[in-house]
Amino acid sequence: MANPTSETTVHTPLTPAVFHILLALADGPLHGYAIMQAVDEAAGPHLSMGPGTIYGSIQRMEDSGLVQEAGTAGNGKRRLYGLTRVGRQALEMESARLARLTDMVREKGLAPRQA
Amino acid sequence: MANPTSETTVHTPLTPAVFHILLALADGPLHGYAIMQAVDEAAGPHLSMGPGTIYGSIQRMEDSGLVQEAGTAGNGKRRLYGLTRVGRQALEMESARLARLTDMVREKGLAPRQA
DNA sequence: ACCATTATTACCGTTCCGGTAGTACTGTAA
DNA sequence: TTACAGTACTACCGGAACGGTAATAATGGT
Repeated sequence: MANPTSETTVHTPLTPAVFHILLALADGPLHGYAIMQAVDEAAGPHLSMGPGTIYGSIQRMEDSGLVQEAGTAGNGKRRLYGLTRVGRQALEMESARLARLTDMVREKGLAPRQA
Repeated sequence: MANPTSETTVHTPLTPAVFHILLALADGPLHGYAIMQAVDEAAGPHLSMGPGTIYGSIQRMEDSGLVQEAGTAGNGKRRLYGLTRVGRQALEMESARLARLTDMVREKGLAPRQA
């Protein structure tokens, strides 16, 4: 049951899929396929998100107010999605949370190690 | 019993539960209940992990070689779990991955924002 | 004796992910 | 022109992970 006005409480932690989609949209609206490519490049070998993950996640994110349609392109088949204010906030807050976690790891005397 | 030559590929990204458990064990072995408390304190209001999540995750982590039993305490009922070498590596690699992500967010011109 | 805390096990619904398969349209090179 | 690769999305489904609750049992204080 979606809140019609504005969902202000976004439950962190975000799932990796949601985080990467928000990150991909930070530069401006994209359509699904472009998101898939952007995520693939940004995430590298860590994550491979097929259409099922992408479009499923986008749908959930639209339902929860993190993204919204920002017009169409081409023949109207390609729907563009952009960040909402809440989506941008969620990305910023999640980023801060992740930064705190990496700090905690460093404080435990563990050096970040590359794959 | 863990085979030392067996599969040691740990699939990143780690789930929040797994990450927090690894983090809690970085100082030394703990038993389930102590892990629950340590995670609760470290994660703050972001995450609340009940026994279902904790013990289920520990079991999966033992199966995948991230943690191992490190003796018992009390009357033998409390089983201590400690990081394996692989578990420590996983924490370090995941931490590095998270650091890269927060860097990417900063490069997009988004300031980390506190909840 | 009673209750709170410690500590674990068991169960179960929901969500999310990840893969595959299928549709359709477009550009382009043989 | 047709064949093929790439673009773009829809639909479906299984399985892992999560999150909550309840049950069990031992311990320790008042």
